[in-house]
Amino acid sequence: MDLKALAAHLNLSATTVSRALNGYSDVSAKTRQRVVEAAQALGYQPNPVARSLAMGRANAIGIVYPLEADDVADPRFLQVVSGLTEGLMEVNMDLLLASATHKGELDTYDRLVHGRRVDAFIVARTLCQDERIDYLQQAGVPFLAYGRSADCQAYPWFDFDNEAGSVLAVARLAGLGHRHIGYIHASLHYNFAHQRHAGFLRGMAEAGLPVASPWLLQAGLARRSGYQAMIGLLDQPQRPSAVIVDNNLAGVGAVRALLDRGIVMGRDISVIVYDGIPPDTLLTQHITSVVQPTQHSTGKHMATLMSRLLAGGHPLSELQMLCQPELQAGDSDGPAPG
Amino acid sequence: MDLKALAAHLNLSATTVSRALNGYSDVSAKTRQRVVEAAQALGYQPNPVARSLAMGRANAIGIVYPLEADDVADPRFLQVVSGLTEGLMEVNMDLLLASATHKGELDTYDRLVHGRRVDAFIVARTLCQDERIDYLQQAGVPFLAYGRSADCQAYPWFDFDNEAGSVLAVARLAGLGHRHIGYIHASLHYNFAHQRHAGFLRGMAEAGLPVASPWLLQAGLARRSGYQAMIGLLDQPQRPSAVIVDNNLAGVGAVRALLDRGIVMGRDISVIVYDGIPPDTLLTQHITSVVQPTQHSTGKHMATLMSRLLAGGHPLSELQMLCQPELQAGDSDGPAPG
DNA sequence: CTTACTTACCAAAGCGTTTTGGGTTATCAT
DNA sequence: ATGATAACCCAAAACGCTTTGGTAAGTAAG
Repeated sequence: MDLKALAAHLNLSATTVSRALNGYSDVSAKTRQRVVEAAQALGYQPNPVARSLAMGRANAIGIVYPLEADDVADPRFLQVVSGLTEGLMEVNMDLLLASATHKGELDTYDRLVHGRRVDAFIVARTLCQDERIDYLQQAGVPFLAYGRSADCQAYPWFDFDNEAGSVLAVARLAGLGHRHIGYIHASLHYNFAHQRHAGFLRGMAEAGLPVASPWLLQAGLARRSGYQAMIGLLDQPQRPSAVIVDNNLAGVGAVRALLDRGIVMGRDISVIVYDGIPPDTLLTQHITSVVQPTQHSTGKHMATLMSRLLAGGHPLSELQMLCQPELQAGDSDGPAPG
Repeated sequence: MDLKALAAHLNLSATTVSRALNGYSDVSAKTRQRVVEAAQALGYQPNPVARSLAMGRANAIGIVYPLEADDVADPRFLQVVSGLTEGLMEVNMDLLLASATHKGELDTYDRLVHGRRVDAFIVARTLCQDERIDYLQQAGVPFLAYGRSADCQAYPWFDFDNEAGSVLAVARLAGLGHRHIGYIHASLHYNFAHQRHAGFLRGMAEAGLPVASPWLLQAGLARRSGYQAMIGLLDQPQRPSAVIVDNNLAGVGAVRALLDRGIVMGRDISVIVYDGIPPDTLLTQHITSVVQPTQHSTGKHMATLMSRLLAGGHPLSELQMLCQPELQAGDSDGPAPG
């Protein structure tokens, strides 16, 4: 059932049927209704391929999945994707998933956008210095970054106010009387880590607390790595009375380390973890966490930004969105000792 | 740079250029070479949308991501996807990811296939009785199932020989002298669980061992659930000397339960887990596991099956593939006591 | 020197939409 | 009546490719 057939059935031209369906004003109300009803009844569905060809738009956006081994099954990535598909569905767009090694990622952008297979890209897991963003900007390929890069921010992005989140966390601990606060963070090449780190420093400064560099530890985005970092912290001659972990993968490990050492969170040490501890990790305590909007709303927001971007004519300010995190109290923190 | 422009540049017709590029035989070798070189030099890339419209093929396949909350960030799903994108890339196809609630899944199939947005589907996480498969079969939509359903298997699928895997595991334990073997499994609605369960029963029968129903426990596809199942097993008056867990999510929980109870694997109890224990779970022992081909090769195989399916003309037998699992020895099992 | 076949190429007709640039009929003030 | 305005509708071109059904030139066989 194509447009022509539907038009024939209605004794109308294809033009009119098309315009009726697409909400043009030069078709009478009653004709439009006839068309819509017939389309419904006959189960007409426009062919999106033909549509794309005629309109020069693919109505799809791309996202590339990194093939590097250590990233396999990264739940963060899947969360973005899941939220996105849902949000995009509402604006009638599809998500094309490509995979590429880090090396081949730029080629993939080129192939898909040049080939008009997608209209724009999502760039996930943004780095401080992100060559992908540099490339896409310079190549004039439309994209939306999930997370800003450090330097140039004159492009559309969706991000969380990571710095504010860390400030919240520090303020909470400072309010509980903690003066010795440790910080476990991911590689500062990731911009989210960089921002959270900056927020930590600012929060400490605002609270008038000293930052002890032995208590600033870098961990990877992995449980084991968070475990080791926490062990490293505990084995120091002087221990902080509170610790903030800047991502929940390392957070799970860090918490597990405390359990293994028999250190009780909320009593012996205070812990705040970004994004909370995922369910199904067999850790039972309620961890005080910096939480961000759900992936659901995240996906919707990004879809909105995307349609604005593709529609064109929006000022940059309407193509950027910063979400505020909140502090969710648990029982993993408590008053400072003494 | 479109086909016409390229043709003009070469003083050839668009037809000839197209046919040269697509490997038709009615173009001379030297012309073909000229065309290919010019295309390369001028950076010509065919527009896949136009291509799709002309050929009636989308050169993309779809997979739907379930939106149900408990499935969020399911690593198994991401693994399939990751392998698939890689495999599909080599046959020049793209992966369209849609999301749908369980309720809306069939509609999504309909929308995408009817709209010629994709040529076929991947159906993942197959159930014994799978209405999606019933629907797609009856609707005449091409698809490839990742895992067979129980009853009708007259469609293309890719699957592991789950039954054989369990038989291997049982044989291993029986060989070590175990006579009392417990089994923790996922819901038998999942066909992989059903098959593995059947394999367990068969293996036990072949080894002449009795199956004790209190030692057959169902757990969900979740760590916590595996934890509880193992606790349930340990709290029984009579304990098995060995346990098989049919999926690694529950497996992580089960192993954790043993650790918490101070029961040493390989000495106090023998454990075999399907698919092994993922890295980064903070569990250090090498678990003896039933392992399956990597996601990498899995993705390639599925991509191969897909192109055969879409090419048409292949007998069903060439559209189905069964992969044999292997037993990977670790130190979580040992001789039966006594 | 035909006849028949092969080789190398091409014009034109799709594929199913949207968009452009008119038309035709009614409506209305003059 | 008459020209202008608005309200509806449509034929044809365009999107960039593939495929069909040729044609013309060269070659082989009779």
